[in-house]
Amino acid sequence: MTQADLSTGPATDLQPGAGAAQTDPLAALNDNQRAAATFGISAGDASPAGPLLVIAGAGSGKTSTLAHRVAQLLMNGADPQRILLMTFSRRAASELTRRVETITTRAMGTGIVAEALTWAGTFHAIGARLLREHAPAIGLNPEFSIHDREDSADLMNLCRNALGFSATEKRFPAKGTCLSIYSRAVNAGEPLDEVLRDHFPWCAMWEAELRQLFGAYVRAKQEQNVLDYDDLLLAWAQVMSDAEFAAHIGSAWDHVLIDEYQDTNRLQARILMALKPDGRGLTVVGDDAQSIYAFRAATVRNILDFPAAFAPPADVITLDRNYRSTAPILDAANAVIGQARERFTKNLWTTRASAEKPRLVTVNTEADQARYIVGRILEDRETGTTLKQQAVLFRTSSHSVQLEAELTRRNVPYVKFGGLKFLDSAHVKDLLSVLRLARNPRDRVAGFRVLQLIPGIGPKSAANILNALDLSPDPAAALNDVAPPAKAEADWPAFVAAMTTRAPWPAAIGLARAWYEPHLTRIHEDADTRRDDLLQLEQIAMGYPSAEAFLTELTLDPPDATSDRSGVPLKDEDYLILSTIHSAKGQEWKSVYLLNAVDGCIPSDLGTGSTPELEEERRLLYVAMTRAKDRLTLGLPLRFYVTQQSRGGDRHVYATRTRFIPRELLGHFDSSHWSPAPQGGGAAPAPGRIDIAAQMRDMWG
DNA sequence: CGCCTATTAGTTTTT
DNA sequence: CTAATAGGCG
Repeated sequence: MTQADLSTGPATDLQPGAGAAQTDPLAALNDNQRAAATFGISAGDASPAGPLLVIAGAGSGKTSTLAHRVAQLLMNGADPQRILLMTFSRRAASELTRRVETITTRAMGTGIVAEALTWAGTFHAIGARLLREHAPAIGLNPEFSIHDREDSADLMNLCRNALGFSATEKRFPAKGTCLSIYSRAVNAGEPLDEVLRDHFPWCAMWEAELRQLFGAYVRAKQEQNVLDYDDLLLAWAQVMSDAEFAAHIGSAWDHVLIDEYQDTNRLQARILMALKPDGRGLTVVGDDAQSIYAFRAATVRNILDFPAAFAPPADVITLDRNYRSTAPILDAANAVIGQARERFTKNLWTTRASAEKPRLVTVNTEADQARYIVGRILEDRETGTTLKQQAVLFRTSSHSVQLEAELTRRNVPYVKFGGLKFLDSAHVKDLLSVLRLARNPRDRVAGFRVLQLIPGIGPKSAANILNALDLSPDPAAALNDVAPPAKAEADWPAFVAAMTTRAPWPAAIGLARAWYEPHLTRIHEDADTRRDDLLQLEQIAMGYPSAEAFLTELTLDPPDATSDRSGVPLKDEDYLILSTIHSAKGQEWKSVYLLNAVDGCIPSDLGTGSTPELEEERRLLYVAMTRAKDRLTLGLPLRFYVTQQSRGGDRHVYATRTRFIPRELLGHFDSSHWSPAPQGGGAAPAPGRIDIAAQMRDMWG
């Protein structure tokens, strides 16, 4: 919405679909945007041209330009079903198709129905779809289930236990760490010893055991007919390494467009190069200054090396005019990113003048920070800035707990993005495991989880039962022959019935919940609220044609918001957005607050180990700052209470301003201190108050 | 032996 | 909040 909001050009004045009087949709674009949108396209001819790289800075109208390019392709005769659009998230994909629809509708009176763009989604979702379609030809069972990160870690743990690594003399890496190591090796295409040396040096002593573990993990996945996230890319890449297959799959699309290319990894680049080896019809868009996913093996080299990967090299178009932020906000953000070690894109510029600098507000504690921010947000709402136009961002999900408490106390509705998900809660995973196990009795992670719900069955009995099933050619039927432990006999028939009853979808989820119900009540104190979640899940399930579609979609595109009330607020309701910086990518708000702009939070104290990690933290701050249109406020609590202490304890540590805003950059900000009025009214202190303490600290940067 | 319950320590970012 | 562990109990 960056540009359309601000442009006063004729295209935006026209009502959508108003008569046959068509306007050139490109009139609303600037020269570079137009060049990118029309690159290689001439009137009535949208046949694939050479490769194109668009370097699109924050707020430069990137999504708009990409949407216009797709629209241009379609309006000049490209077949929507032969266009592949790959985005970073499902949300980005639907936003893009929605915009294409709007543009084509405005330009031609009739839209190209967005559904015709059938190949729009994330790398992982497209991979899953291709693998299912071509499963028989590549020796894959098309009914495979997909494990999310938790499931994958659980399977890794089962292998870890089976190999006896959980009882080693020195502590073996935790399941999540093992999975991260494995995942990096796969996604970056690096050998294990290098991964350990560069990213997990404290695990290097376990190289031989890890190699053995990963072998077992891969075998387990294959035996259980399960793919993890990495497999969706890895198997796809492997299919593409066969020249004949690669040509066959690549020929399905005339145009391939990739968004957020700076956040792709080597495996994804390999897939892309195999899809379009000569680069014809290929467009990639990204911004190296916003690369924030190196922790999951994304590499900025993909975007930097893209032009030279082809002969002749790809054309490069740069969008460096920012339509989003005011000049003072942009100046500050440019100054922050200007301190980066290595940089390839130039500074953004804007014509949006404003006298208001970004604010740097010190407060005594996190609680004060929450009070200050909520107070400001409500004040701004009084003067016409709705809650939805404001957002609070933070580095780490847990940074927002105090703010959430304050919002709840003052009855301000909010929705939080990032962090713990609905799907990560135990009861939801239980129910989904029941569904998964009924469909795929070989899924040990699901089996292990579900079996232990039955009283009297623990890890040992569960493993024994699953082993017995494994030996049978028909695991589902073999359930009848299994002798459960004596203590579990009473509950066993109900379980067998639930697993073997083949109910049509979506009745199946109701049956699964009916079986789970007594266990839910028994296990959880707060069974009632959890039951509401499950009913909600059942509602979501109704919208899918099959259990397979439901489970796949839920794994690849989990609902990513949680709110303070059960159920997401209604569409017309006003609510505040809370989000991790990562989840805020690609979004913008009129007013943005950033929590905890202190060392240890940004950069996270876990992210200061190496220079590349530190540089990524710097880019995170840059991404956060460039989300703001009119107003930006950084909160800076001076004291953090240490968590592990008795209630009311006073142990705390002092924080210092983030190292990414050193003293010489303070001129770009308005610095002030806020503390609550003594009566607790929450009013700001009289203006002009001098903060000697802050000044003294600033002497030392 | 193996299940269950209480206690304690440790918590980034995500397809 | 949840993962790992120790010790009680069937």
